[in-house]
Amino acid sequence: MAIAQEISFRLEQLILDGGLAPEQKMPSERQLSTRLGVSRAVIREALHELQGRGVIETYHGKGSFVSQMVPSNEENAEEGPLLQMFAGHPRTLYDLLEVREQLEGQAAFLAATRATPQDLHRITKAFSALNQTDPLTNAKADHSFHQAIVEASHNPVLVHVLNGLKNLMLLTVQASVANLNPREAMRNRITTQHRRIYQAVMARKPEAAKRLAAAHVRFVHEAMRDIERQGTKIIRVSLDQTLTDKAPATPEASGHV
Amino acid sequence: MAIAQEISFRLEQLILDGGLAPEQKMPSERQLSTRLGVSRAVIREALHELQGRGVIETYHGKGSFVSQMVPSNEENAEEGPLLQMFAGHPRTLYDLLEVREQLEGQAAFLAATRATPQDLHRITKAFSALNQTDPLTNAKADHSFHQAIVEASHNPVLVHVLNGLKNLMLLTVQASVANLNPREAMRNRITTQHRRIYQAVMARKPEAAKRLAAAHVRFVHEAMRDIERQGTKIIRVSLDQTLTDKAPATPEASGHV
DNA sequence: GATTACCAACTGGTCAGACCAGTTTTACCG
DNA sequence: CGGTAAAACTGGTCTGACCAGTTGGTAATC
Repeated sequence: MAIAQEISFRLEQLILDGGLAPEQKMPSERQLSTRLGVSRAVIREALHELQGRGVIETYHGKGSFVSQMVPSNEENAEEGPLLQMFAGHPRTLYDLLEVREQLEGQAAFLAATRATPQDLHRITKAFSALNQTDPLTNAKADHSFHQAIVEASHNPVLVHVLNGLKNLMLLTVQASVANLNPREAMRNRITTQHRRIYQAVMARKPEAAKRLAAAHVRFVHEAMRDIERQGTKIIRVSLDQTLTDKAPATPEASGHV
Repeated sequence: MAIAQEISFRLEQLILDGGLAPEQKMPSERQLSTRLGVSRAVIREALHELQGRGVIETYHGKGSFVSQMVPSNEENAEEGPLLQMFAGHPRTLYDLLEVREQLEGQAAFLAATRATPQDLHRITKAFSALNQTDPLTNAKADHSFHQAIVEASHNPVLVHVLNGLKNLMLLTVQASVANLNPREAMRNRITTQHRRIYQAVMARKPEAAKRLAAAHVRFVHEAMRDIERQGTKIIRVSLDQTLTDKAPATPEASGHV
């Protein structure tokens, strides 16, 4: 096989393994050329291959960036009805939490098993950000924390699935924050749960991480159900607000998340 | 826009317009270089882009050939890159099985809990069909059985997620059937596992169903890993073959190489 | 001191020509 | 005529140079 294809394959694998996160800047062509011991022409051919495949995006004078390759695979066809369903049928919220319970647990397990030092750094960063945010941006911080763990799982399928649920997830996370955060007791318990999950992942205790993450989602699930059951209307965040909130996915935006 | 991308675009357009038919040999790089008035490096970059996109295939010493592409890639054009990426990296198969282990377990649990009489009837129908099929159509029957259970979970999110993974799932299910079914011992164990899952769901034993379904996927997972580890190449079904029924007809098949 | 202008050091984009490595054709010789 | 070896293709890689955007720091200016 040609060197260019080997390199494009290796880079792709690196991205799949989480060595290069979405929106992250790739090394410059000259750096890759030196580090991999091949000419720059070969590097450029390999990058063009990834470019044609939609894996990276290249900008003159700036560099190449890993593209966020799962924005919404069934954007208008599949997700529309589902969001509609959610708006009309609150139970979908709980359905989503059911699924999340499984997937987040799985993600935490794998993260504790496979996380690289860079992953742990990213998770730590997200975790500390989680403790220093005002309640307004807390939903994003919460989501970033979970996202960091998911990406550390190094399971592209898992990342893909949870990414596909991103919109709905933001909805529930935001809802949970809006409903649970004001209640001091709830807020502390959730913070504690986050800390324990964080510690379990850092300590590389897969089973504990899985159990804690699943329990965390289940706790939120049951807490919201209880709230609704006792008559207090759950604050539902408007759909548009959450959807139009999405990051532009340009390299410029890579700094603030 | 860069010249290389303009050229790759023009060439692709030319192919789509019928100027270059599938399996036809493209002009040599030096010819293109001269005719288009650009350096050969640019031509090579453009060709690598098309190569990454699966539009052409290149052979050392022979030339580049237009590959047989699906003209109807309009609908799943979005999932293209992801599927491409997944298909090229074998590990994704195991990633998918990891996720399936969770979701199928969850689905079985919920099915055992919530299934209506109609659901049970559908599951029974799929189950009996599973036992009466010839090995060729077994993959579809296998998938139908799992599908029936998933739908009985009455969790739209779960259905949606697994539906989104349908293509990849067909890939793995088909692969598992192709690899495991011929081995008599394996085949019997899998049949037994299916029967136990079926019975657990029918008897409305959620925990048992969950455990059995997860164990079933894990069994397949580990069996395939063992097979691959012991040197036997796993039969991987080509993506095109799975998604469409068209014949591959690669340049290799037409005589050369 | 703050602002502006500019320049140096990045980044990717393109070019030229050379050579290596496979494949196919051609031409020569037995 | 047949076979073989050389020539003429094909793509693959390398080198080094230069062009063209972007960025950040620094010095000249207000």
